[in-house]
Amino acid sequence: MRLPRTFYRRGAIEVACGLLGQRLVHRVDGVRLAGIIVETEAYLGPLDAASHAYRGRRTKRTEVMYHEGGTVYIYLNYGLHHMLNVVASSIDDPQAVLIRAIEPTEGIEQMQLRRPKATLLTQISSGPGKLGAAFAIRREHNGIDLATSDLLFVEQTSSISDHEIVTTSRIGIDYANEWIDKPLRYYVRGNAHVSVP
DNA sequence: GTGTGGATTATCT
DNA sequence: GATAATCCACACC
Repeated sequence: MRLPRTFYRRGAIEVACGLLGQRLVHRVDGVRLAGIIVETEAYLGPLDAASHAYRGRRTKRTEVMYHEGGTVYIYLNYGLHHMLNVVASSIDDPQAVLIRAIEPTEGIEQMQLRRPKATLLTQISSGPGKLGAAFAIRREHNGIDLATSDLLFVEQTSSISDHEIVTTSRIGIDYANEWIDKPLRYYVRGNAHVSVP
């Protein structure tokens, strides 16, 4: 069963924790690529110095962050990596969740073709850039609605209980001043597909 | 119109 | 630990 709109219409922290353990599915060329989300980060919007929507910044790039919860926000990082984000909350409240790592479950052979450098299963999608490559995420997916799309969506599996969630500060946001150390990164305890345990 | 730098990864020492 | 790869949105003129 697909996660409903109401799942996404919550704060980024709840959506980030709630996405752990759920299954991301991308249909590409008739093949189903899927895996369990095991690492996320919450970006809280205008007040969050690490967020692209900091101070209410609204540009061509950040526009979809202001859309309905469940919208996909893709951006290109370092000129090479497609980062997959899920918009949280509702219209005009630009909160988002970065999907940082996934444990592959379906279409693994297809993923390996897209990740030739990965020799271990745990290297295929253990990081936001790796995941973008393995799941064939591209900028054209920007703006897709996870709550209605048949190409890209999240299926409900069992939830991860709170004591299995590890909370740390976010990665790669050294510019974010007092927001650097906020505990907004979440991952499944003991999971081998997490980017930085 | 131009210059800058990043929510990263892989490979090198 | 250091560095290259590689792009375009953004800021500023």
